[in-house]
Amino acid sequence: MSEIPKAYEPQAVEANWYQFWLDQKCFIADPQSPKPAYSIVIPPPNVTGVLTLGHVLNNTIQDILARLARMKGHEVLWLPGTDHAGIATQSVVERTLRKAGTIKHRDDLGRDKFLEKVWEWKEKHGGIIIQQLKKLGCSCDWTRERFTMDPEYSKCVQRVFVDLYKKGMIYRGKRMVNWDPAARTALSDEEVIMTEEHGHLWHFKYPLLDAQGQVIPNQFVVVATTRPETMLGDEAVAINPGDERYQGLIGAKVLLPLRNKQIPIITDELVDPKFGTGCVKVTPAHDPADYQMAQRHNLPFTVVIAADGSMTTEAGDDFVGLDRMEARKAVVQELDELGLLLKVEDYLHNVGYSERSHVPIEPYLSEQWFLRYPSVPQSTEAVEKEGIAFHPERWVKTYTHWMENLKDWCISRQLWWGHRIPVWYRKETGEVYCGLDAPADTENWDQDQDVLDTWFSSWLWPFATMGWPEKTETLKKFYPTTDLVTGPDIIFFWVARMIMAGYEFMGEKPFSNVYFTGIIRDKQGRKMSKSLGNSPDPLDLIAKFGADALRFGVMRSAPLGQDVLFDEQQVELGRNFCNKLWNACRYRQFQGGAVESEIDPRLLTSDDKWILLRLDQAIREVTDALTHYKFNEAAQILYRFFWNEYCDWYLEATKVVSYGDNVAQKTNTLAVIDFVLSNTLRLFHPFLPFITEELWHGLGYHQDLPEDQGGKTIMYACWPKSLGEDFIEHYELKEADAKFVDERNALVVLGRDLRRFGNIQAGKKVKFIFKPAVDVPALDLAAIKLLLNAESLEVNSAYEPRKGTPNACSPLGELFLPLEGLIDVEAEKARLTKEIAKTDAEIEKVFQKLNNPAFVQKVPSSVLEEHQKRLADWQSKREQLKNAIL
RNA sequence: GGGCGAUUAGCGCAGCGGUAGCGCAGCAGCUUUACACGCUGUUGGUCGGGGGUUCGAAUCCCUCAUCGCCCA
Repeated sequence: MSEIPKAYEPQAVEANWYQFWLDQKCFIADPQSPKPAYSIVIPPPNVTGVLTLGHVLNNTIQDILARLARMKGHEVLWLPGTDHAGIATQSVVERTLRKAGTIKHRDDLGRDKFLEKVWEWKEKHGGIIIQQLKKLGCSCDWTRERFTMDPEYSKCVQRVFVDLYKKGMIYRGKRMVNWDPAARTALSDEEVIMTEEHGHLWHFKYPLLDAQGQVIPNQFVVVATTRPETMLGDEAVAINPGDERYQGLIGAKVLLPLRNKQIPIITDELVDPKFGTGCVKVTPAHDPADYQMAQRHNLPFTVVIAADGSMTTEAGDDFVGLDRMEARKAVVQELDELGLLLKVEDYLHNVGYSERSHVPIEPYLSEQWFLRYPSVPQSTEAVEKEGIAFHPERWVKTYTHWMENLKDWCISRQLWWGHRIPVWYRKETGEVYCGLDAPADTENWDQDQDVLDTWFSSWLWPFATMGWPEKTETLKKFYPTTDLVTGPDIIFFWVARMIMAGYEFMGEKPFSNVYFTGIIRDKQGRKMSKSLGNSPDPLDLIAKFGADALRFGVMRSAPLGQDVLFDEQQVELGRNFCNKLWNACRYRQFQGGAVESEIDPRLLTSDDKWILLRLDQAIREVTDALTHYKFNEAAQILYRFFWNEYCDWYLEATKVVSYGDNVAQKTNTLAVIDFVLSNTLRLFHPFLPFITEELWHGLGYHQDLPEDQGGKTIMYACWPKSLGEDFIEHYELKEADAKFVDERNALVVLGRDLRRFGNIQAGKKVKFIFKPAVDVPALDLAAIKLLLNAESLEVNSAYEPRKGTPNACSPLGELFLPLEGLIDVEAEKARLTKEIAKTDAEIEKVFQKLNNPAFVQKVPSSVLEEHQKRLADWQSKREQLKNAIL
């Protein structure tokens, strides 16, 4: 910091220090270390993803926790990595190849060639997000970076599949699953987003048949549906057995229009008599409820919608090949033309959409693999009984509710990019083999075509990244991990499943605490999204304001468990704060002198004692806030302490000494400044890693420290401790001193106010007269004068002001601004009148309370005394104001 | 339909039983020798509505309303 720029320029500073930390291997976790372990595994972002503000929030929190733990003397492992994001990555690559004209469909390339292309894509675009995390300052142990498709990791996934298969927890079956017709794969229940939609309810007339199967003229059964296109696959009409209205219809048959097929009328408890007419059409192959009914009634499963969402030949010549949405229109039109469309109603209902492709989900009958969740009771209990703590706690309910209503997890995906299911079928016999290795006579077997859900690999993340199933040193040292930081939107997808996997395969929970972040929204409260264009690029923000500024801005406005309304102004505020810190330290540099010399208790000014006590308070409050994951609170305490207390008051007050000629006093004040700044930088380090490192070295605070305790980097400096009784006793820090400075400063504010009412320009120096009520030390009088920017401060206990001299009252005494002839008498009078009215109102409020016998009787004595004192204070203030008025 | 959360100054939030606060914005004035990414001062609120408990309620209880999220 030889030539200190006036404004902080983060770009070069950040790049340099990050490289320094990497070179010095500061982020590397040593399993052999005797220090207590602290560990976090990163929620792996998609390998081809780019950094979003959500990542900034999430990873800044993790970095704060990791850096704090290091400073507190822990051996820290923050384990980074990415996941392969099956559907997302595969569809991006396929789309790109299609756009480039290379292929029309991935089938044109075939599985192996296509996968080569995906790997190429991964090598080219993968890892961008890792570089971005480095820009943000993340202190991950990059030597341990993992990817869910790494060979060792893949082995873990297969091992787990085989194990669960052998335990009978995994099975294959033909079921109705959530089908994504765009991606052409099954999805789990969690990947379906229910969206409320304004749709229609179509009422169709199905002609009633007599015993001979002949149409009875003008007799119909009316069914209502939101999905007309499925009627082509109807196999029955169902009514509730208790429905009085339709008892006569039981056992009869209707003619299915358009298909001219006879279908029975059945009864089933599942039918809601209040829905539509109470008669519902039953489409066994395209509706989950109808599927159940069909099984009970042995109905055929006629598939009319194919895997790609188009109509099959079963749908009939008029419809085959049409998209399901086109078919809907066509069916309605044809039924209308036949006079079988009774009416159309507006209808509000929930439609399931694919989380990935954003197309409506199709219930689809297919062969899939399912998992019965393992270690469920243990996992449920762990969270309820605080083996694992959630922050904020309210998510426990959501978790428990889900755990108590588990349905088997559909884990197979009809994709190519992912972990292929380790199951082979013998060509001749169909015999099933499940194992880690392919059967010896591979040529006689076909491997299952499907891959596993990406979450089926990431649920192993906390231990598969640490070398499981070997009992590695890393696992011994760092498992279970300490904290997990993630969004509540993946509580089921990931958090719950990791807990189950932890207990099932490690016999132990995967983490002790889960911190759920909020969701980043724009300042109008909308979610960040690409289509809205309201999602700023964090890299742009870093380039403009610096990574520290971005971190601080985001953290300052991210309360525990609440959504974060993002506004670029917050980052600007962070930038301004860094600049303030920079300049306050720059000011210290100007003072020169020895760095961090001994503080002499005898030379401490009231301001010194005041700032030391405030520092002590800040240390305690920040430490406490961070312990409870209240990051925004910690950021705000730091902001207040440094800006409003250190800079606004302390640093200004020290100028009395700094510009004075008492050398010993000057040296002592510098020692206090150094003490406060070195503590402050350390308190800020987890939030602002770069600038604090720069200033730590720039001010020379690293000089006398051991290498591993701040000598090399502030990263390993000790986290500030509360000053402690010995310190406070040694330096005679008394609350009374602090209170005295508070009152003195309050008097200064009143004095500045007088200047304003006297219409005195901010730069102009004027004379003040002070009539003390208590002893005020000379240094404090000098401070008052300086802080008031006064020409002089005359101390006069016998001062008799002329009526109308502007004055300010405080417990320390009265301050006068004698401005004969200069003041606006009327304005001053108005001001005093307003002041008196204010005191009157306050007096009245307290008076009322004290006049209430019940109050005086029942209130604790401390409260009563406080009220009485308050009354006296207001009354004396009122008296002084009365005296001043003309 | 069930659950969770929010509702306090123009905006974002803190306070969670004893004098309603912070930041930003707004307004007024300042090239005061660390900082205009700054300094000084300052205007804004019957704490969503209604009941109750209490000497005392933004704070505890009940109820209603609005908004948001999750699960059916």
